[in-house]
Amino acid sequence: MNDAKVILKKSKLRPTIQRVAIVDYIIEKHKVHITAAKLIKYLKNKKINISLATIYNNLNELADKGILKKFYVNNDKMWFDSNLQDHYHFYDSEKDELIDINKNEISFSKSPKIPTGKIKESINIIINLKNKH
Amino acid sequence: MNDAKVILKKSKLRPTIQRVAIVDYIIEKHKVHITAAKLIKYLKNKKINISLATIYNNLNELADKGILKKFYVNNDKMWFDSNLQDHYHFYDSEKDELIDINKNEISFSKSPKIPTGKIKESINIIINLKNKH
DNA sequence: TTTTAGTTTAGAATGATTCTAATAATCTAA
DNA sequence: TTAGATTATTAGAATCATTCTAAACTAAAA
Repeated sequence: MNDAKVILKKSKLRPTIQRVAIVDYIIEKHKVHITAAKLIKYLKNKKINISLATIYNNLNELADKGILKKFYVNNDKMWFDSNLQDHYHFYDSEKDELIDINKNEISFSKSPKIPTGKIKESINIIINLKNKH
Repeated sequence: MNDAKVILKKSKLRPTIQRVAIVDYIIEKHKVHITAAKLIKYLKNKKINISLATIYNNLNELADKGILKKFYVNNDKMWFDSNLQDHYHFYDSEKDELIDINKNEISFSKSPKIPTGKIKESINIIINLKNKH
């Protein structure tokens, strides 16, 4: 049984052709930033038949199971990240591409007071890049 | 000439009824986080006739002129901010509401190295909140 | 005024994502 | 190993925020 199937089994997701292909991709690329559009393009190239609906269904399921992290960047597009560690991102709008910033590359000497009655759920930091010229 | 008209004149935007109403709102609320949907609801309440297209046209124009700052939060919705100073946000998903974090409430003791050939354009920091319970 | 340039608008178009409900694949229990 | 139950996939429709279009309108300039 290949790694993808093991991962899927652990999450109680049936190892369909489509799911295995997606998880194989995640494993192969190691740490990768995924967009529905980028993923379907890649899979079509590999001659794997899959519909957009299935791409979304599965990326969302994998996020629910904690295998991917889901978030949005400045624009209106959903991103999924296979790097599960706490980290932040550069966003290169030129290439529509994210670059990881490890947690240890940023440190805070002062953090804001959380409003009363609330707790912190997550922190998104995105540093938008443009070309030097 | 009221303040709204002065502001519009400075930006070479004609003081139409709709624009003056929007800028009046921004002035009156002082520092405010604006969404197209929230704004049209407010204006309809005040019996000011305005179409959604005009809301978007004008919010985008005001952002272009530097009177508002435009950005996206985690979901797929556009926000406009009348606080022009460098600052960050808490996002209260319960209320779909932003809360300012002044720049001096956060400080970095370590910042990540910007990728070669690029420069920093802007930094978005959003701290997502959930209810304590 | 009359002209010109800028604005508003309803409704259509767009694009990312989700939903629907029919079909297909996988799993489980005997 | 197979019937029945459960879960997945899919095409295409629906949704929702935003932008576009092109016609009607308004303000400013001449």
